[in-house]
Amino acid sequence: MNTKIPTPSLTRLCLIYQACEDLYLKGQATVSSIELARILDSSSANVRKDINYLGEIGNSRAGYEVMKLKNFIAANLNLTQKRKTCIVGLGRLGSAILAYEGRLSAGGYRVVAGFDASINRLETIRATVPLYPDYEMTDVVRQEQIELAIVTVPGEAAQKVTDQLVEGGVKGIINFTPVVVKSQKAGVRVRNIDMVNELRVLTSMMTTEQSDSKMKRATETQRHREEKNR
Amino acid sequence: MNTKIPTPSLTRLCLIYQACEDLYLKGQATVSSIELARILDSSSANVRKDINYLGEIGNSRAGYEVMKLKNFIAANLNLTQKRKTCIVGLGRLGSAILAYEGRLSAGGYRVVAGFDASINRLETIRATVPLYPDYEMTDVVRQEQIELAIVTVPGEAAQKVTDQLVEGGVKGIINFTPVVVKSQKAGVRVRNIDMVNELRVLTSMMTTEQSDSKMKRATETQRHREEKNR
DNA sequence: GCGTGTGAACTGGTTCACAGCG
DNA sequence: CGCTGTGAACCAGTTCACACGC
Repeated sequence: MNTKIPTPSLTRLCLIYQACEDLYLKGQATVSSIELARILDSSSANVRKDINYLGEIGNSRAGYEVMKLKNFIAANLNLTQKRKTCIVGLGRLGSAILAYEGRLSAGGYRVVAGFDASINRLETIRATVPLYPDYEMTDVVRQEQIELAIVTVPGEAAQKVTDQLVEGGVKGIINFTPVVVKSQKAGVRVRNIDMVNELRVLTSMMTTEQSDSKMKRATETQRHREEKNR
Repeated sequence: MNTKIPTPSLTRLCLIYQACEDLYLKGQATVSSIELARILDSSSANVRKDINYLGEIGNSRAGYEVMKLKNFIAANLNLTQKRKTCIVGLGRLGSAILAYEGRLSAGGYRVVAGFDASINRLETIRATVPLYPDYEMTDVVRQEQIELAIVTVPGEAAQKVTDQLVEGGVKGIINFTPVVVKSQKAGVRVRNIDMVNELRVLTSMMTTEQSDSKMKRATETQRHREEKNR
């Protein structure tokens, strides 16, 4: 089924997955592509295409069954089992994320280790997850079979840390550092998120007055259909 | 000059801007598109195209002058003046970012306000920037002419907060909430970043074995040229 | 009628390949 | 030569528009 799903679709599918969870908690049993589009701030055609990458599921006239859709996405995107995760760098940001542990866990990610270069810091932080000095990183990752890592070290250390993680067998990394890191080993996925850069992109977009994506829009017929349901 | 620069290019240009800063600090005077590509984990053609959206600048044979390029990008993307920024929601994550103030400032963003719904919390946090209760948000934003906001409130509050910010005149928002928020007013840019969703995307990418973007590659000649310079 | 599934048309970005210049 | 600037070719993702099913 999954002969290459485009990344933007993958991102939206994960968002849809979350939306299903929320809708389910609200007691809603069924949802249309139009409603999902509204939640994701996307288009209904887009939503339908995305879902169809995974195969057929919908029930015409009534839309998608919330629970069925959620499970369907989870099954196809391998979101069913809890994945082991670690946090590297326990400064302000890292600690905050560590404290976030609950939400990560609810989302299907168990934080099983924290790492930092400063032994001192390791001793002062009290956490529910075990903390280790950075030089044990590769070993612990390998031993515990940790699949994901969240990196919040200073920029200078980012690439080194990445290498150690990859060496230990990590398969996905979120890097909050201003340095773009790369994994030698193919197949390891990295997502770089730097706040300053995000702010700059935002700044350039807002000042350079890019034609707003909401301006280029559907034809009359389409627009009416979508608007009506608001 | 800037008749619509694609968003991915904008993102890379900001990264290049940062790279220039770093290179400058290292004392490097000149940089080639190939080297930049390596830093950004991108392709040289891409880098050249991006830079050319802004107009011509390069100095054949020797590459780009680091400082000139940096200023060139700053001028075109309006990265020259310091922008006022605020942080909404001062829980663990918000406070961590508040403490990050130094890096934001170094990057050209002055944090001039923090907001939270809990008066209690406002009183316990000690910060160098003024803190306000959330109901003053719209007013303060308008008064101070704050252009950017970083939102770290609980998901339920995200859309409401966004509306208040937009009402006050904010032009760009980074939303760390699991809820995708939308601005009614056109022209306001929103960047949604949710950690759990990022982890899910990563998970689906790594397990679903998407053909790695590094696999589909340049022709022989091209590859050789790029590799040689490593 | 309402809403999914889907080819076909289109738009946007990336990569190629090479001319031109120091 | 080495490296930029750039049309042209290519590939990817989005939007359109409509057929088909409940």
